[in-house]
Amino acid sequence: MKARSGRLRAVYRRLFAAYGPQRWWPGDGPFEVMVGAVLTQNTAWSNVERAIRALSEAGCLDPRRIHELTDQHLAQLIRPAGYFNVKARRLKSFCAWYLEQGGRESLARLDTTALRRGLLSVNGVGAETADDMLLYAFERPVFVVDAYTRRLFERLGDLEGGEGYEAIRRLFESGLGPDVGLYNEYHALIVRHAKAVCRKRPLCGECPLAGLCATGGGLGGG
DNA sequence: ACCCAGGGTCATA
DNA sequence: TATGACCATGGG
Repeated sequence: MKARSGRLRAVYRRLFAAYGPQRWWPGDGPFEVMVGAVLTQNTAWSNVERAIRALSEAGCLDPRRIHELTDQHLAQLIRPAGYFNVKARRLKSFCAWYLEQGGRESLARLDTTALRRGLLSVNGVGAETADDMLLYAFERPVFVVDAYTRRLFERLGDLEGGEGYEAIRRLFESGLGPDVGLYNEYHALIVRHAKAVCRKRPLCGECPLAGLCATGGGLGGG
């Protein structure tokens, strides 16, 4: 995957030059990162911030407190994040598992494969949410693949379109080599870039990826 | 009024 | 394995 490596690094350099360091994950501390990872599922981050603020002001930004809340009360607190009934259940099942595993110290002793399996066993924690937690809360070298990543690299010509989550993740991880700091910034920059480009006219002249399309002389889109 | 957002689960074929 | 329905708020 050496040919990939060059392209993946070239895209990264362009994004970093255009947007600078993103300082992810926004928020405070590993547990808040994990809560945010669940709350942000298919949801704008601005809405997640309100929900986290409400949890914080209620003194409930804590696994035991969340676990003790009723579904209704928790749903009320996280209401601005959308899907509040679903996410209340997900947060509670996650906290139940988290406490049962002995908390962060205990989980941090697991190797990445075992930790990932554990996270994925929680109802409501899928591949991307688990990888958000692994990278941004546990600082493991796991590349997070989201809808923006797919869209961007399909437009750049590096993805055909039908690849599964794991295939894309392996592509990045084998192409870049294990590097927590790089993965952290790369995913954040992809999200940052997605917010910057016009969805209806992805090939705008100001695109920092102009000229990087793999299949021809075209412009790299958003 | 419409589209979208830092997904995941479950039922169905 | 692969679709589709469903979840729900807030901003553009």
